[in-house]
Amino acid sequence: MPTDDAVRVALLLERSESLTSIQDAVRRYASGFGYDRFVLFSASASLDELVDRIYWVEGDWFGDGKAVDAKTYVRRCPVTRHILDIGEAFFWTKTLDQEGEHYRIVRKPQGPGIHGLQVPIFGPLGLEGAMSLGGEKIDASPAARLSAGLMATSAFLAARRLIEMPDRETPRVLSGRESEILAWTAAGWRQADIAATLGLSNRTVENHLRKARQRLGVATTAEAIRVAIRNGFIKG
Amino acid sequence: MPTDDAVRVALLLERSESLTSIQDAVRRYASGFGYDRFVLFSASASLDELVDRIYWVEGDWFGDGKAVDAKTYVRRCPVTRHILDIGEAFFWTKTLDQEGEHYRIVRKPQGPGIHGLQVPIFGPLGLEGAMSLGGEKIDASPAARLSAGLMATSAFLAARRLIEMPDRETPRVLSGRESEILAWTAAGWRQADIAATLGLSNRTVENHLRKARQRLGVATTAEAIRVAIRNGFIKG
DNA sequence: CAGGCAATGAGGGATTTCCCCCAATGGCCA
DNA sequence: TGGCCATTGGGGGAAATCCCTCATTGCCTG
Repeated sequence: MPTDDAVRVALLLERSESLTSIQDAVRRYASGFGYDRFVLFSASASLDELVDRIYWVEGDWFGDGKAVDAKTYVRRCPVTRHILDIGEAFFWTKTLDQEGEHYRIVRKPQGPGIHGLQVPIFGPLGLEGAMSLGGEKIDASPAARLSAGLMATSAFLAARRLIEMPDRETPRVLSGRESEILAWTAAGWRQADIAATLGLSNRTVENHLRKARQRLGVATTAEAIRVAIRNGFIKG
Repeated sequence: MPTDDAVRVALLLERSESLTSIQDAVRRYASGFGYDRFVLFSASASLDELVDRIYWVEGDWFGDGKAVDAKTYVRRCPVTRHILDIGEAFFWTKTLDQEGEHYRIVRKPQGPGIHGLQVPIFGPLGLEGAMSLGGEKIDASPAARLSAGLMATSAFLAARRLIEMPDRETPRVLSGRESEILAWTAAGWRQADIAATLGLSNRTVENHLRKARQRLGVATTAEAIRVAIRNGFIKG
């Protein structure tokens, strides 16, 4: 049963040192569930476009036998839009009739058409990326969903680790503590909570926040967050 | 090998219809990795009424035998503070010396002391909850980390589904005024200034901001800014 | 070795935001 | 036409943030 291997494949992916080996592992494992189309991308919904950077597109996604480039995929696949609503991996089905293609979110995809699994990957600040798997005859069991979901998550994290490697060091306008505390604030934590969690006094947290505002040249913490996100001092 | 059962246990948890059965499944499965202390809590720091809620605490985490509420737990367990940095499940170790307790994030916990695995669960809005597993002799292999992580994630989602049944979908859209005022706030304006500029009363501005926080499911305006930027409701 | 700067924390007070209610208007829709 | 919702506004009080100053420690650097 392929689900038995889920953890092993995830481990393998975690240790991968090249995108090629990630792809090989995913292809081999996912084919056991009937998938032969893949998309892997990072998403930071802050921009007008949901999709930030595409790591991998493969397969006959639109039934025209043509290779799909990243832009086309994003534009033509309405399923992508739902990853923010749903919050967990979900199955979808694409059917064809006189009027054209219809995408639907379903619990158990079956019958003719292309079916798929959409796996969003979330992090401390929300959506970070997603993997789409597609095929014509897929294993639509809950176990398959969980297993493929685990695999997809590991594949995404591994790919991102490899591709986003060139660790662009952010210009250090803010000191370490300042940006750290600003990040917690942006995550919705109050000063007192941050202080308690980091083992500091309320005063210190407050002082760091004020210093951060001064350095960023803004009046309010709310604005500091926007500016810090925009300049990459904290993740948005 | 217990990792083989990870997907099966996750499925079992997913289908659980009572907290008791979740707990039983977790106890049984996690004991195979050496865990005998558990904490399961939502840390959404948001979402209106269901803020920061402990679903399950078991085992003597702090050695004082007292009941712990969610905030206290999060504060007293220094491990929690790494959730934002790390973004994935991680091992930790607590050791004792003359000066007191020391928590450390480690790749491979071993030796004397209490060891544990911290599994954060993320969603579209960021951190939604976490599960902590602790024990004195635990399986610290990467496979165990992945397996227990999958189990913990499923346990959290199942518990939340059961405990927070009632309508937990918030329409994640802002009204015109709400996003307008949020945008001014993100630009560094104070409520009073916005009110004056837009020709409104302070109350109205305040009410719109509160409504916006509610709708975005966040606790603070600072977080609302981040989430709104991320979701494209206001420009970054 | 002095000076700068990060990190920590305090006192005390001024502002601001946040939270619980409540109510009136006007638009839209079934 | 009755219900839903956006928009507007209020009262009162609690909580949090913000602002000014000052001080200590420790690290690095010219």
